[in-house]
Amino acid sequence: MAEKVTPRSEDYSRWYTDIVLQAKLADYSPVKGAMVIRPNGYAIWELIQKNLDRMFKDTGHVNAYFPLLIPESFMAKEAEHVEGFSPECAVVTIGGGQKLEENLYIRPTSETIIWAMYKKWIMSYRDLPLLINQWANVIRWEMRTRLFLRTSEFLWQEGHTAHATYEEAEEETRKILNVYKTFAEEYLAIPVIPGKKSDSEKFAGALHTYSIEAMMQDRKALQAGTSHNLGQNFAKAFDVQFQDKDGKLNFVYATSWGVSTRLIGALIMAHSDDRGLVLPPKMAQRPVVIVPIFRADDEKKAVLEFADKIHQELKSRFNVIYDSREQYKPGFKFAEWELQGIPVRLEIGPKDVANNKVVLVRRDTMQKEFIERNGILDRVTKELDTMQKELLEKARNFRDQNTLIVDDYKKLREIMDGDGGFVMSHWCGSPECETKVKEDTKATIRNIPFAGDKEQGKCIVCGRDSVQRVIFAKAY
RNA sequence: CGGGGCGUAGCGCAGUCCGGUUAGCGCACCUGCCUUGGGAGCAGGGGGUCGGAGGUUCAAAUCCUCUCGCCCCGACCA
Repeated sequence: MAEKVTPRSEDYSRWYTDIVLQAKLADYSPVKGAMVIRPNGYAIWELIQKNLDRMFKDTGHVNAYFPLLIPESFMAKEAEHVEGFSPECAVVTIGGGQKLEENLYIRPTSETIIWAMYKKWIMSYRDLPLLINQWANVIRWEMRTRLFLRTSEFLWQEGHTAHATYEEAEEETRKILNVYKTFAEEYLAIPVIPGKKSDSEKFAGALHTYSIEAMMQDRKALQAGTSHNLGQNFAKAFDVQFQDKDGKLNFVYATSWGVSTRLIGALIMAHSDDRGLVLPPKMAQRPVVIVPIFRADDEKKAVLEFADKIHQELKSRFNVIYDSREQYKPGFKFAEWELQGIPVRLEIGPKDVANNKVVLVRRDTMQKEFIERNGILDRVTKELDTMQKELLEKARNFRDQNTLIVDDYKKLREIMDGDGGFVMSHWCGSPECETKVKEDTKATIRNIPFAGDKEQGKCIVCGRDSVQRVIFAKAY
């Protein structure tokens, strides 16, 4: 614990790693590219699961579980899909000490096994829509890994739905993206931009892909969630047809969508500071810590009695950490809980007992305030609500300040060579222009925002006509 | 695939060039005392097949050969 977090200004990626390790969110595993998610990190994932799951259920989805291992032949059925995923797949070739007759892929995603099953389950339009989600792990072999942001194995949820019409599938794709947006903003306190991916960035096997894009504190973009309209590609590959009201056979329309433990990386990079993790209250399983402070024995008794009552009172509403450990000094405890991102700290010492007050310190602003002991439950509740809102506002302001409208290619290059950020520029839609920007600046088109103004313009690369601006940014 | 570097306690390292008591230091850990409003102090303690195998030698963390693993840069890929 004596080790210090590297300041962001000195080395941003080192800072990120320091926070993950020192806040005990995760640790490196013996297997290269894999990570262990520790209790502090898993607590965040549980809150993501809990809240998103409720939102999925509210929109009519149900959970199921499909197997980890996928027959090689399934993977091969959708051409674009297999081409996109094969290089990053882990494959099981031996089982029970014997070479397998057919290799088994460890799922990089579950479309193929799910559509093989949907073929059995979907007969008629009465079976539609089929709205299934699963919480699972997947493996994608990665060369360069980073804790939470890119690991070979990660946890996620993947929704897979089947619909009777293209329009319905499209509506589902958009609806889920909106669920993601709401979740990111209301819970993670991260503002996001929903939009459509360019063809080069779309999911292997999709008609088109939508994403929500967030800006991190180093001004790089992070894709925080994706939603795909798969059209009839998988239905055709797996021969999933249904009979409509008129008795005619049609291929079903599909969607898939997911968010992963990468969101934890986003959460860290969006709010944390040089002292450590900063958790939005709604993402803190334990939002409050009480640190009693005392010297002599008589003082100790009074302080602990006072603090204990407050603890009991707060416990009725929050999961409170009551840190009465005597082997550590208060300063040490302050630093430790700050590092772990606990949103609100209450310091209770002899002076507070005498004045019937408590010191409240908010993790994000670090401001100390004497608050009345009476009514403390509502006061803490209010402070947590305010903090949740202000974190979102702060992140939004930061993003807006670092989002620039640019019409000059030289300017675009300058920005990407310098501080970076989101650059809103016109794009003609050609892959060539997209590639040129990437080669020149390492920035890519993050997405084509839904909310973008439909304005006439000229492509920033080639000067051809364009109807809308897109987001250029370097990305994780 | 090319170049460079590193494997010694849980972590970070010294010792290796030039072989020689019982392999050491910081942090962490355990026990006790003392402390407590911003990361305390003192005393004591536990913890090591020196990455692995073979060799040279009276004697190897140290020299030689082989081998395994990891990191960085480049190339490749995205």
